[in-house]
Amino acid sequence: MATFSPVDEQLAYIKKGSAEIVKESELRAKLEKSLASGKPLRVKAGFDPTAPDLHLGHTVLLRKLKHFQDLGHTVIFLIGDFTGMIGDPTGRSATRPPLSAEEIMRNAKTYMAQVFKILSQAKTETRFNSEWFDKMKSADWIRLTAKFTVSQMLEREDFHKRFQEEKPIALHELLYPLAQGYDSVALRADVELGGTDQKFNLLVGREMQRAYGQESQVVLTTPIIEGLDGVQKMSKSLGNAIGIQEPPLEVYGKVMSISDPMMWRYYELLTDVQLDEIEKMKRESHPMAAKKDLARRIVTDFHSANAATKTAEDWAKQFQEKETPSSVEKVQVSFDDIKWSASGVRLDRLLVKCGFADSVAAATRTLEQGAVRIGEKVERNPRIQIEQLPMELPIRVGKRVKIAVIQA
RNA sequence: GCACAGGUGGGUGAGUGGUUAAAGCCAGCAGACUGUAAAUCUGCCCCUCCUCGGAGGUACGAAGGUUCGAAUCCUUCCCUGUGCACCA
Repeated sequence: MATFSPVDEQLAYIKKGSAEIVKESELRAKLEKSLASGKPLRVKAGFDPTAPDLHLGHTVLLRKLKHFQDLGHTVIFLIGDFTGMIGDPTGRSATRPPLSAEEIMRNAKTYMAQVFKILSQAKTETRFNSEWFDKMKSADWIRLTAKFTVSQMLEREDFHKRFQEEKPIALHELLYPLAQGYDSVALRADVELGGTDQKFNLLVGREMQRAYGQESQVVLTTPIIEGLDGVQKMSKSLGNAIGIQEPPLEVYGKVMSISDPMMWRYYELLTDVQLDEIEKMKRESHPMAAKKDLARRIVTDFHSANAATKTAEDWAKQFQEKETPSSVEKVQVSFDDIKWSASGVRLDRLLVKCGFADSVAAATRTLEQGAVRIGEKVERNPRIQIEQLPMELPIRVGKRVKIAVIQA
């Protein structure tokens, strides 16, 4: 039988860094009951198997789940393989195309590999919601949909807005919140976590459980962290995300590029630094030093302390001393692809090959603007001479650096 | 099914026969300034080809048509939304 910390202590730990708890009094009651019975709470969080690359935005929630694990409760990592076929419309103007079963499984696997960088796998119950939805008959669906009304559904801001704006809402999209709510019934969840954008769906879970004669789950939302631009929520498709699988130098550099005010928010949501300590840093530390520290912490989380130290050095080399760091990415390029003459190379094509430009036309523009540096020298000409093959060419475009390895 | 309103570049949104690769804004990229921060200023922001100065090709839901010339006019189709469809 597990032993738990006193309820007040647990509550404090849980509340830190969460956006909202519905309802706190119920959570307290559940914690008390669990303490008395020695039975851990069942804490559920659902994931769409659509984005196999986790980024820091996801880790805000995962860190909170981990806190529940630390307290001895059971975390249920629910993969919405069934609901993934519906596609949650949250935050999307268009309905998402459904995924195939194979894609979903593949995504789920990469998902788990990343999630367990934060969560303890041994303490996590991993489930798939196809487990119960595959068994549901048409009649069961009718019973399920009968438990919710159209006007309840339209309370969801996203539906409401689209309805008002006379934008399409596909009927199946309405099923998503219901299905997610039913997950809580099937799992007998005590608590469900989600981002604040999930609030509606999470609350449906409370309704559903009540409708099926269960005690309603407590809903805990975590803040949505803003991306590198500091304005929009972090999301891979917006291109403002820091992926936890990205190379250390990439992660470090991205953290360094966030604005000063954002840095404090990242400290709050992505590190275990206490609030009073953060306040102290705000007053006493140089912003750049504090940011470097933050970058180091985050790299350490997903790589290692050693990697973080090395990355800090590389970063300084690359950006503060304008040198080429040791761990820079090397791109293999065949001479035939970029050949201009016997000893000449088409730089514009090379830039495309290295991923610096989306098209030759774009590469040409980049060159014209003086953004391209070969070694130390700004190069504007799209044709350059090289000595012999193979050769390594350090190329810098704006803040990005890569080494092109030209093969004969 | 009928009627009406719409469908423009990553997003928003102008443009209703002729310098229109298509205004403005946002996002993005680059340069200057910096702490690769913020703010600010400047340039870029469909693709391909080359002798780098140009040349060509695509693009305004789709396909046809009218015209010297169409995102703009006509026809058909597709898509979205709204109304009507009980009282009759």
